[in-house]
Amino acid sequence: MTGSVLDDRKLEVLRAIVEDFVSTNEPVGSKVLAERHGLGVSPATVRNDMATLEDEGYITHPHTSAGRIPTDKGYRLFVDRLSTVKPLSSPERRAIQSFLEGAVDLDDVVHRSVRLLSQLTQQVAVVQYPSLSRSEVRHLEIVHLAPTRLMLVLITDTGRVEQRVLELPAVVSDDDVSQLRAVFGPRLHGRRLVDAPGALQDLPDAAPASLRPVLTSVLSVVLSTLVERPEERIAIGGTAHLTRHALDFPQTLRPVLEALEEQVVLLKLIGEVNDPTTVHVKIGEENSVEGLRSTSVVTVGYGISGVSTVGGLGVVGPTRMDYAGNISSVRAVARYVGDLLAGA
Amino acid sequence: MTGSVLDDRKLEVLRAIVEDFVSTNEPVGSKVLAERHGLGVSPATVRNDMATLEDEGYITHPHTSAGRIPTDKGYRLFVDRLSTVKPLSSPERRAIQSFLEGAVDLDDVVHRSVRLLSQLTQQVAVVQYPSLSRSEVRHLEIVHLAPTRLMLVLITDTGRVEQRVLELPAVVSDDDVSQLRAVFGPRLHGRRLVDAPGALQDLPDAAPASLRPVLTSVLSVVLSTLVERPEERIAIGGTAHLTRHALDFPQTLRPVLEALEEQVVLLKLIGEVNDPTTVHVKIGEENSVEGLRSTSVVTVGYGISGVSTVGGLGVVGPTRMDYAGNISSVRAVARYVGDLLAGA
DNA sequence: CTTGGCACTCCGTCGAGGCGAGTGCCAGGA
DNA sequence: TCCTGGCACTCGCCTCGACGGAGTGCCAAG
Repeated sequence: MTGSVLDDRKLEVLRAIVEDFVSTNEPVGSKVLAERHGLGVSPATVRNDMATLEDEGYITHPHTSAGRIPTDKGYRLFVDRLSTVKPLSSPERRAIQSFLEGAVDLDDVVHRSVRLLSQLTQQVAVVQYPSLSRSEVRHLEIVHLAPTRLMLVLITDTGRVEQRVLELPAVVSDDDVSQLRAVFGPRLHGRRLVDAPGALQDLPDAAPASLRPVLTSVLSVVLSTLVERPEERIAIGGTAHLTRHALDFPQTLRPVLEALEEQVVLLKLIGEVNDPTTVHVKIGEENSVEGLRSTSVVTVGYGISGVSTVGGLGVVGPTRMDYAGNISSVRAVARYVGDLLAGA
Repeated sequence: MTGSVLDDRKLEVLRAIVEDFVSTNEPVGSKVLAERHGLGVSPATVRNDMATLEDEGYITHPHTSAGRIPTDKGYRLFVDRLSTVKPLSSPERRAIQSFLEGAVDLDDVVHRSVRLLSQLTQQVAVVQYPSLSRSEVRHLEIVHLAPTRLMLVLITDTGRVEQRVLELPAVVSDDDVSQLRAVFGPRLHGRRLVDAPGALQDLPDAAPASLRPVLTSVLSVVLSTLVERPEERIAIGGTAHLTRHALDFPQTLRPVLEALEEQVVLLKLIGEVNDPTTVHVKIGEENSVEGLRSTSVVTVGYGISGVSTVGGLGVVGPTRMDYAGNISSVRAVARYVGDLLAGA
């Protein structure tokens, strides 16, 4: 009937092992397994199943006379096929919503999200700021600081405000600056920064000749500093939770802390998704980041009204984590953050 | 000759104990002490001195048959009277300077400082952004985003750029905004934000009557959001170093990590200085922050050209730390950061 | 005040032994 | 073919006692 070596009961055994081990942090043996999880079979039968599961690489045991623990592969199967969604309670949902809605600006939204996520999951939380390049321009202000110095202030629909000061090769007048505003503004408004090059490419031709030198100069700065090098930021919190799981980390938690301090690593972590709308789980050795091979990472993209993705967020914890719960929390927070940004 | 119970040799013994224990992390006994540090006396004599030091509370021993370790009080005496300045080598100084000078903007300066400090000291480093309220205003730009919405962009002499969006009760014209710029600009330019209330208090009277309603409204927002609630930021780095000293922390390093995640706590830590120009050291129980009672904190203020203090920075580590070295590093980095901001 | 001697304390380690949890295998039964 | 009870076996963990060593405190002599 099965075709596979893993029939339904063996899968059930695997699920029981994962759930037990996650909650107790102790290798689980055949006896308690048969008793506590209404499997309806004897410990001996469970043992046979466990032997198969071990042959297939889903579980292992630390030493001969200890119970079994899941391997990365076992967790993988569990996450893909066995874990049932654990919906948040409605008080929880309300709490999330009201906590996030108290935020006064973007920084506050991000910080609250990190805090919230780390408290919900009891893990390390990571939240990326809305990506500059994938947000839409709501307003671009050009401020004339000094004869040869301009400041660009960019405001996006996600609430990010970014500024760059730039030095010009020649003196410009206030009048020039007004004209600059007039030509840049309409072309960028409502556009995403990644689309800016296309929207701006005809600018030098369309503009009055007198403005052309300063315009090309500003244009090149805009493209190079705002478009090519958009500053991607990350907030992190709840590292203290790592210490509670100290036993779960083979040597020390040092490499983990080190990895978490690297912005680049975190961005890689969060950006590494093919389909940003679903929750992604990287388990143990699946992680491309060296220092996080002993952890699992749960990430998801968030975006405005569910269509475009402007950032990502997630949690990092021991492979022995409550996947169902964390996936729910991550997904829920992502949705609320997305909604919040859309309404802002 | 002494008057005090602590003659010179006893102090020398204390110094030797501190230095030995800091470098080896093992309780130090009378024998190695007498041998390795040219004290010129026998172990028995050293033992008598140690007994005195213990009576006075400067050292203690974990158990009967172990060597001595310094108490917080012992470290305090060491720091105040015994530690000799350990000047940085000139290659070190050059390295610091060139590393910091590579910074492209204020964020970069702060992040590089944190990195640098944590690498130099091998401890957790904390750097406060230049305080908004104590920096001088270089430029205040008022941007007319929408009929009833303005954005204030504040640029300080320390390179900080801060913006606030504010909603007005009534519609304002572009012309009104120009006038606002004209009245605010001159009054704030070159002033510190703490001095702003004084500089602005005669504004309503001095301004043309037509502008008065909107002006008072803007004024109150400026004062309340920029002056009373200046956002104070902090950067932190090198938490991974804590794990190396894991043995130094009584229970776990959890409370330490927790404390370090609290911005408020860190600000308190750094702000808690009477005289900001000298390096301050808080040892163990001296710390007012609960979670940091097992650590020592070395802080100093930094400022423009040495006159005004605009922020603070420091390191957090186990009480068993290289005080001399860390004090030097902290002081050096603070000076370079100050110089850099002054020149920016 | 310093010094050598000496008894004492107490930690850390090491090995032996007992306990218990858990396994693997086998033979019998549905 | 699959499940089940029984049973011998393995191996980690805990305890206990012995031992060695580091370091102290005290004392009497210089």
